[in-house]
Formats: sequence, C-alpha cells, structure tokens
Amino acid sequence: MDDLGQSDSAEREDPRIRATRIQDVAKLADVSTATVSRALATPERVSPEARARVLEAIAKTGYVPNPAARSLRSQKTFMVLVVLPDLSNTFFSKILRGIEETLFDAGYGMIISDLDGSPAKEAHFAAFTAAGRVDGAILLNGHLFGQSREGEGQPARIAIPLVALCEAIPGADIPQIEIDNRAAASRMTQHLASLGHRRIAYVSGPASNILERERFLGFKDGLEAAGLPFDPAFVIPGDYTIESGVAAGQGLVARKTRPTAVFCTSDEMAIGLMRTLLSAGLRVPEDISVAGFDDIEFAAVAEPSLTTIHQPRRELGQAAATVLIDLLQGRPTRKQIRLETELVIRDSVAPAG
Amino acid sequence: MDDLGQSDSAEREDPRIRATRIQDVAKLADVSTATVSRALATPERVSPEARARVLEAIAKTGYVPNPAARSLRSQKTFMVLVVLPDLSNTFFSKILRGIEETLFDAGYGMIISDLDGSPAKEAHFAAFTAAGRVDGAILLNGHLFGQSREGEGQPARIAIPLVALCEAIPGADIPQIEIDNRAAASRMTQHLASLGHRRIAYVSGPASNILERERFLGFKDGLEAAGLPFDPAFVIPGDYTIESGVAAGQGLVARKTRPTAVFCTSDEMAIGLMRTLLSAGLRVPEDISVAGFDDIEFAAVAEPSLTTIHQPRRELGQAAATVLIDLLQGRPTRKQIRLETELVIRDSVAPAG
DNA sequence: CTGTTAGCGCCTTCAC
DNA sequence: GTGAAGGCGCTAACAG
Repeated sequence: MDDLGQSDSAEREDPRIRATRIQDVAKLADVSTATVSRALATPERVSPEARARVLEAIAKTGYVPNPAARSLRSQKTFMVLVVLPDLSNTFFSKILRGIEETLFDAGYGMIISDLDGSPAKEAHFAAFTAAGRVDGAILLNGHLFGQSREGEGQPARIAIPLVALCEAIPGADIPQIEIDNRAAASRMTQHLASLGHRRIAYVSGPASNILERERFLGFKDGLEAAGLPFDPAFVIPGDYTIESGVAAGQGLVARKTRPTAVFCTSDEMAIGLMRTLLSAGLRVPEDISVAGFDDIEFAAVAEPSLTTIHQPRRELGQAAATVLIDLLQGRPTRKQIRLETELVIRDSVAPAG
Repeated sequence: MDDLGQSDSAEREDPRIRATRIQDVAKLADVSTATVSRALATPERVSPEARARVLEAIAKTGYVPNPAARSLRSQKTFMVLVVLPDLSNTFFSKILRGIEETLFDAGYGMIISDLDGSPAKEAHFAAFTAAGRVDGAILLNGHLFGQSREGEGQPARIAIPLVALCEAIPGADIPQIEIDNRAAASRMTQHLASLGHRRIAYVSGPASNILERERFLGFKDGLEAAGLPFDPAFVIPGDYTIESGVAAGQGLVARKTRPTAVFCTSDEMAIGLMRTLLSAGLRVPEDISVAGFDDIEFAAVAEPSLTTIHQPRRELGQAAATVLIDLLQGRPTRKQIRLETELVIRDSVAPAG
C-alpha cells in the first residue's frame, strides 16, 4: 500500500508483522505522536479537527496502544492479581466472575494466582508484585504475605493497593469486603434452635481461618441467644472440603449420643456429611437435620436440598473489584463493605423430632 | 545504607520507591548491564566470576527485572490467555489449576477470560491479543474468533500461538488436547445396555457444541454395538447446566413411556435430573438409572453417587499448557493429544429391572 | 567473554 | 493547541 516506516519489503516472508504504532497513526493523521497520545488520553486538549483526523486514522489502521510501552512509561500495568486459596473450590468461581467482569469493564485484566494450599506458592504473589506486573491485588486468602519485610535480599517494593475479599485480614489497613459471618452463623444456629433442636453439632473450618473464628463465635452467639449450653464435644473439625464433611459424618455415625442437627460451615462439607449419613442408613432430615453455608449451586439440587446461608458471591466480587479500581485511580473508597446474607430454607432441616 | 543510584534523598517522603534496576546491579557487581542481563538469560556465556558477582549483587539488592521493559524490548509478555465459556462451571476449575501450575513453573502468568455465554465478550480475546498483551492462548470454548479478518479497521495482528483444550476446533490448524468423547460416550452406552437397559435416554449438550456432536455419535455407536435401535424421542436437549438437567427430569417425569436409563452428558445435568426424579417420587437407580459425564467432585457424593466418565482434568490442563509453552519456545509439539478416560461405576446405575 | 550502543513504543515535560 | 525530544528499563547487535 504505502511505504511509510516499513522500509523492508520482506513483509511477505516475515512471520512477525509489526503492529501499528503511534507513529503510523500520527503520520496518517498528519500530526505529531504527542497529539495522538493526547487525543486518546485527554481529548479535550486537542482541537476538534485534529481529534477527528486522529480518530479516523486509528479506525483505519486498527491501532491499539502497546501495553508494554505504556506500562514502561507510565508505571502502570492495568493488571490486577487475584489470590485465592483454591481455584477448584466452587465457592470462588462466581466471585471470580464478578471480579472479572468489573475489571474488564474498567480496562483491567485479571491474573489469577491459585495458592493451592501450599504456602510455597506464595512466591506467586511476591513475584508478581515485586516485578511490578500488577497494579493491585484482591486477596481471598486471608493472608498478607509477601510483605517484603524490607531487609537483606528483599526487593524494596512499592506497596501496591490491596483489597481483602471474604476473609478479612486482621490488623491490615486495607479495605475489606465481606459478609457478616458471625451474624449469619448466629442466625442459622438460632433457626435450628427455633425448630426445637437442643443438641446442635458444629462442623468447623480450619482453626486458623478468620471465617472460621467468626462463624464459630456466631455459633456460640446463637446458642446463647437460644438459651442452649455450648458443648465442645459437639464441635467437629473440618476444612470446608467435601472430604472433611465425609469424615465428619463418619465420626457422627459412630457416636452413641448423636446431635439432632448439624451446622456445617460450608455447603461442600454439608453435602459430604449428608452423603455419609445416608449411606449409614440415617435419614436426613428425619433423623438428623443438616445445614450448610454459602449456597453454592449444588445446594439446591442436593438430596435432600440444603438449608443454608446464601452469600451474594457475584456481588462480592464486583464490590471488591470496584473498590480496588477506585483505589488505583485515586478515588476515595470505603474501608469496609458488608453485603447481606440470606437464610435459605430447604429440605435438609426439619423440626427436632 | 549505600548511595549508589539513589541520588535523591527524599526517599522518606516519596511514596513511590523506585525498584532496583539492572543498572544498580551492574554498578554493584562492577560489570555492564549487558553482562547482568546475560548472567540471567544465558549464564553459560558469562565467566563464573562475573556470574558470581552478579548473583551476589542481585541477592543483595533483591533485583527483579522489570517485565514491562523486558516485554517492550523482547516482544514477549510471558503471559498466556485462557479463554473459557463459563468460569463458574466446576468442570473447569481443576483444569485451570493444571494450566496454572504448569505455566507458573515455566515463568508464565495466566490471564483468564470468561466468555460468560455472551458472544460480545469475545472482545476480550480480541483486545488482549490485538494489544499484544499475551504470547499465546488456550481456548476452552471451541471457537476461533478474533480471527482478525485482515480488513478495514482490523489491526493487522501477529497470529499468536493457540491451543485448543477439550473442545476441538474443527478446521483450525492448532494443537488439540482432548479426550476421546465419542469412544467414552459409546462405552457408557454399552455399559448401560450390558445391564439390560433397552430404553436409554440421552440428555444432550448444546447442539452447536463439538463435544455434544462427538458424544452423540458415541451414544449412537454404543446403541448400535449393543444392537439397540436409536429412538429420537429419547434424545432430550440440555446445555450441561444443572438447570437443564432439572428441566430434562421434569420432561421425563411427565412421560407415559419412560426410559429405564438416562445418560446425561454432564454430571451437573445428571445431578439436576436425579433431583427432579427423586422429588417426583421415582427411585434412582431402582426405577431409573442415571449416568453422568466428567466425574466432578460432587459426583462421588451425590445421592445416589453417580456412575460417570472420569476425565483427567488436571492432566488435561497440564498437557495444554505444556504444548503451548513448547510452541512459544519454538519446540516441536504434537498436534493432537488424547488423554484416557475411565468408566467410574457407582450407585446411580443398576441392572434394568 | 565483555562492554558500548541503539532502540522497543509510548507519554510527558518543555518550548513555542 | 501543538511539536520536538528525552527517557522509562531492558536486551539484541555489534565490536572488541
């Protein structure tokens, strides 16, 4: 076509076609590269005529700014890191979607780092932030690692904006987006108590987990509000996985004195637990009521369908992304956002009988 | 501490601390920046002494190369885009983990693009590849959009390496990593037939989907191998979601002549369908056997537990990432990789009675 | 084996 | 309102 710039004529053979640069656009629009840049970033500072010519040239060439160059120059990557403990946990998927759609609309990309339960993988976080590959991060794992404790061998890094989602990070002065776990757990406990259950077991999350601590407090709150005593023997350890629910169920089956209701702090555990109970010939909810937490997709189609606490997962993701973007763009943000949960009553819980 | 480079002393007040650059390392190690660069990229071409000094300087300063600068210069981003139709589908989570761990080990980051069923979101793909934000992509959605049909208004883009995972892309000359859907579906069908089932219903995926087409062929293969006639009335439309399984179940319940077995081409559909059947008072597997496909986590704890086809999801992800990395680094790759599936026999299927 | 040099493409002063 | 010019940090090319 035209021969500006592309001096070499070996274009046919070179597999690497060079993308349109700002120079090409500038030449075509007969302005300087600075004007092209301004027409994009601050259109109001460019004359309407010049702007029109630039826009036309961009449309004609399909010009897209090179993000690496832009990054290098502006020290921004337009990338956000999302750190989560377990990608294969269904609880996170809808949250991720909420995050992703919000980020995308704002022009940000999402990089996912799955910690996979192995602390070694925290290197991910460190590597990405240290190298300045992301502008900010959303933390779903309740930790604040990679803190770059400013010492020998530590890259003296710019602290990037962070947002904690779901799992509050105690002591960290960063925005928190979450639900009121304690209140929700209390509510479920009281719901069970209100149906006449006096022996209510509690299947916990990992002890170190902040969610667990909140929900456990809520469980005790609920017992107290209902005038029921707290019995440590009815606290069964779990870790939110299906397998731990299965294990908890096995322990329950083996007992002499069984609870009449079990409050599992995740739906996966509740489903695993119900499975074990049913396999052992116990009926749910006739013999034992089972409640969950989260309201994942499978809760509604479990057999029996699961009474649980609904979390607005998509909205949680959206809120976290919105706050982070505000932070990145220097807008004021709220330090804490709490979204509402809902008690969803289905078939796995019945009056104590 | 020491004052090389950092001439300004306003460090206390400036919130943006500049990260260590290659120059700082070079100065400290008393070599040129080129040597530092080489010590990292091609250590064998640097004298052991120089290398040692460089490494020491890096350790001392915590130097991490600036990826934007590296990208700009080398035209590589060390980022891979993963395009998938639905992030909240549990089927993908373990695949993603397989991809992520493999990419990370090779120094690549993973950007996720969730199409969310909306074709408009294909802009994602276009935007990322057009801007050169990624070196390659793994496609889990069976499409090859963003083809940049080289016309007016289209950025004349470098075609980046692509790999198709799970859903083969017909006509595209890119590596395919998948299972043998047809053979697996045939095997399940024959398994059902071998238990005496003569009226076997089939709950399909979306008609346009390549997986669906393969599995449907496999279903017919299986019927034929078992000497059973194919009856279009026993093909029930679905789209792999729980909801479509529920809907399929409702249709089934309403029928006069019911099948004795139902083969659902996804576990979610099978679980949704079982739920509906059970709610309607039918027993699984006594009245109707139900089989799934995928072997997601919940298959084992469904009630009854689900007979299904196991897919090596993590391995699929790993294989795709490995192939893409090979491609990116110019190594020869296999054009097609097929991983083995397994028939998992559980409680949702029983002999025809 | 090593250093020097020249950009990668963009944005952003600084002049006009 | 616009253009010229410098430099973000790195690596590839070329000398030595």
